[in-house]
Amino acid sequence: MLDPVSRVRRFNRAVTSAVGALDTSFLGRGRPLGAARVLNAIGHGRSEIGEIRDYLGLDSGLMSRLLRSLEDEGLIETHAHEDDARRRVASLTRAGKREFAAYEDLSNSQAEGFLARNSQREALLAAMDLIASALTRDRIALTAMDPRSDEARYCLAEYYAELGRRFKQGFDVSLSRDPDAKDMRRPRGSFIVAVSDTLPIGCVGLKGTDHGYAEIKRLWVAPSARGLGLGKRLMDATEDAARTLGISLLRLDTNSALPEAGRLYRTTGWREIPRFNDDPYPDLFFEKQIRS
Amino acid sequence: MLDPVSRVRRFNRAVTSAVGALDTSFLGRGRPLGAARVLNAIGHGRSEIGEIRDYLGLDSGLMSRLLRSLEDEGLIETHAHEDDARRRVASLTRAGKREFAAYEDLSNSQAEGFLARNSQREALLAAMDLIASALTRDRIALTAMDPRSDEARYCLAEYYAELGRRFKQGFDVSLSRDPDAKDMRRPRGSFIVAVSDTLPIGCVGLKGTDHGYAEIKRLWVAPSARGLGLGKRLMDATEDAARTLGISLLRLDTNSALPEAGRLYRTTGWREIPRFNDDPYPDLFFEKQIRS
DNA sequence: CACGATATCTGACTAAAGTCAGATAATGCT
DNA sequence: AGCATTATCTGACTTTAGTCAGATATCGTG
Repeated sequence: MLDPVSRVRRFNRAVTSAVGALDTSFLGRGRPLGAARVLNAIGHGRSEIGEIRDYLGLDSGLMSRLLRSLEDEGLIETHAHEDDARRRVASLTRAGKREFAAYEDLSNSQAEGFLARNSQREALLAAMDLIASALTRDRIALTAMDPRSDEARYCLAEYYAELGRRFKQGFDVSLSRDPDAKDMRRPRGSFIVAVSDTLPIGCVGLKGTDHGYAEIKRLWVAPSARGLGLGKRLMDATEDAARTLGISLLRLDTNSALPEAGRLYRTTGWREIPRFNDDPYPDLFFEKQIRS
Repeated sequence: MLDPVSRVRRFNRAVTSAVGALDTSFLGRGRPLGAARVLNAIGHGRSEIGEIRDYLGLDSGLMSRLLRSLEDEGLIETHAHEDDARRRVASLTRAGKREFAAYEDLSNSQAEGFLARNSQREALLAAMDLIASALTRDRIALTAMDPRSDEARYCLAEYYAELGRRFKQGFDVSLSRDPDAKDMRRPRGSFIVAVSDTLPIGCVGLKGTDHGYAEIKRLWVAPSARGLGLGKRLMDATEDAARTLGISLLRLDTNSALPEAGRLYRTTGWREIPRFNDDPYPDLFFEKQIRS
């Protein structure tokens, strides 16, 4: 009863019945689950029909019929895609928006109810983040984004907060050489965010300089996503970005209070070098030559 | 993207698709999901078909047909219940046992695969326990059991381990007044175990004495089940058991290193009293008069 | 502009799940 | 023994989901 496999299976059973309950509550709006799922996918911003079909794993015939039934209900409209008239895009009508909002309310109040019924709110949320990240590890998307996007700023705020906790002396961004956002955007650099489902769970910046190398900055992986190899994936993606930008030498600085970072660098071809800047926080410096 | 409700909903989405994948793997044995579920319910020891019907939420007509199809496949046999010939009980044939074992293998290897793919094994398991307990909180069963049953001994081992961690001086059972199992069985006392699904997640003992009172011992709630009010439920159940046994005065001892326990006692009608034994570990003593 | 590829739709199916009104048989209670 | 109750089964449905072979329209490329 206490072996790991039994524990996983107990979790599966608990969650299966919870999911069933959620599905059932969705049926309360008098529409089959298939149609409700399509409506919700559209409400969540998936407009292209092919995309929805892939996302929900539906046959094209079935998809077409579900769209038709939503159209007949007056909840959606479809138009030809503006660049490619073979493709269709769907959008919610006014009534569709109301109906979508009703589903959102159902989901939200189910989630709120779950949180309200339990007192270990933060522990539960952390556990949910962890499991969700583990389950969706194959679907983590790495995307180059503006370092001033919401997603990037969320990651950076979490990153700074963590440095504050892990450095004995705390961490004050203003004392560090805060990279100019411009240096982490094309064509000088890049900023990559890892998003699982909708939650940003990691980031890394590639900062262009005028000294013949680019720097890797702000590598962060959310606690709930550690152990998934995400740090490595982010670094690999950054190296690819650097190659694309024609950069062949990379440098980075880090701190020995972050041993997992040091370990990652040492095992992925980085070479320790002497201090190359006067930032007060780092005490370890690395360099890597990348071949295009 | 970081508000609690979104995090719960992200978890729901992650888990919904994982559950779907598990269901799909069950289809691989060439049998519709409904029949597979019934077969598995029988394999897991649910023999009465009314019970299975409730558990799976099936209509009686549908249930009947699923049983018939499993019978036709030669996987189960049904007999009249020995006390009530209206009811039927189902059991697996030899072939049914083989088929059930194949489903078990599928579930187990799915669970093992999940664990193997992820490196944060212990953290994941703890998170799963926590969430499973929160989801099944309404289905936690309190059952009086022999204190030497597997379930009870599992709880006690966890309890002692936790005391060892939380007491500055550690904890050695042999130094404590280890209650005789006989004193925690009817008619002198009771031992109650809380089981969620199949996992024991809490216990409490009621130990009869010859001094005109009974003692409450070994109150333990698994870390993953804290915040669900389980301690209170266990204490209430013990008071009920005491009433049934004709006991009207209860005592207990505890330690100030376990503040949540002290808080529970103080808020549920217990009154602090002077030390009434010479056990080396406790430093707080309580008493409660219960009315029948 | 011809032609293969692509995206969606339609029609004609099947399978699975679920519903519901009786039928049948056993039981508990008076 | 009579009768309401309970547990299960059967027959006759409907709904939902899913499959598959074409039909239709558009696109990209030579």
